[in-house]
Amino acid sequence: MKLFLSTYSFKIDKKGRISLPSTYRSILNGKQKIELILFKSFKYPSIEACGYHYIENLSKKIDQLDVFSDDQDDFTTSIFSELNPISLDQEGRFIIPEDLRNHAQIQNEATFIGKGHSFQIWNPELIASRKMESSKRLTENKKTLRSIIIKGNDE
Amino acid sequence: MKLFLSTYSFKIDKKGRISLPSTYRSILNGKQKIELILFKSFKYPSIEACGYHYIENLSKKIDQLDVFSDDQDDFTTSIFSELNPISLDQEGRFIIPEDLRNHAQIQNEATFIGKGHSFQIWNPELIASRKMESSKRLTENKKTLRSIIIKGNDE
DNA sequence: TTGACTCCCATAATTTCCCATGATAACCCA
DNA sequence: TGGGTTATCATGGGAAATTATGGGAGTCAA
Repeated sequence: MKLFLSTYSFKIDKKGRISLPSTYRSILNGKQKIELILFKSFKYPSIEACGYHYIENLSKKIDQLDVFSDDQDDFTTSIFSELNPISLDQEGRFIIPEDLRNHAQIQNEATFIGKGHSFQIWNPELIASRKMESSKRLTENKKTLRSIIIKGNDE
Repeated sequence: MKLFLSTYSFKIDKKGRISLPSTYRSILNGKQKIELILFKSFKYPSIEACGYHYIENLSKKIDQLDVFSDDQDDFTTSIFSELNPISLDQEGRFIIPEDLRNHAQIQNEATFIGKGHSFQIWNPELIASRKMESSKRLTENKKTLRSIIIKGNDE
């Protein structure tokens, strides 16, 4: 199992700690130490999250861009400097940095949304409307959906 | 044997456990650990089910989309977050998450319906009426069916 | 000292492990 | 072919492990 799936909602305690879903933990601790990366979503009031591995891949892709191109510079400036490496305690909990929490408008509770190779952390109420909007768009684009998902999805 | 076939009805015990049909188990455990994925059917009050590798294929297709496109974002948001990874105990039983159980109106018993590369889980009473409806439609569309079967029956 | 964070322990609920049983199905050998 | 033995399966339940959550105490830096 290597993909972040499903949806989980957990509480944030007085100390600001929240549990990472156990299924996500087992994906991340392929090695010994769990390496979690958080950063602000560009598009939504939410937090993007992934393992260190994901960032490494991203980095490789950026390296393939021209070293002196504006794109490369934009990427390195706007992405890497905004990444927050996070450590978990022994119970698998972590603390969401305050600026990220504000960005996502998260207070007492947060919802984890699996997105395959990464996941997002949302205010529970905000993700509900985002999900509706997303599935509506997908329904409207049924042709695209079908061609991608259904075509040749057998072994 | 690689296809999910036939129909099975099993009980759900006090702890909420239900056996996966043994024939389905032997399809899924190509590897060592059986990885089962459940999600709500879009069309019916039932649960769709498939093996993890089925989802891996899906993931590869989505990976081919532009990482920063709206399509990619919609897919990952409304699809991956709705997929429930399920683990089986050593007797081949699993627990159906509560929201899925509610969606399919399943209480003490459930019926497994083979659908080839995937299968469905139904409330026994609901699938009975659904099957009648389905076979009625098939009879009405016999010509179409025949042309499909005869034309492309190349395995 | 204060505040922020980690380590450690505690707990209730849930899930999994492990063992057991009756029923059916598969196998084997005369 | 028949009849008995052995596997496998669905099901049940007690015990152990895991999970999300809460909080006290220690650590470190400002």
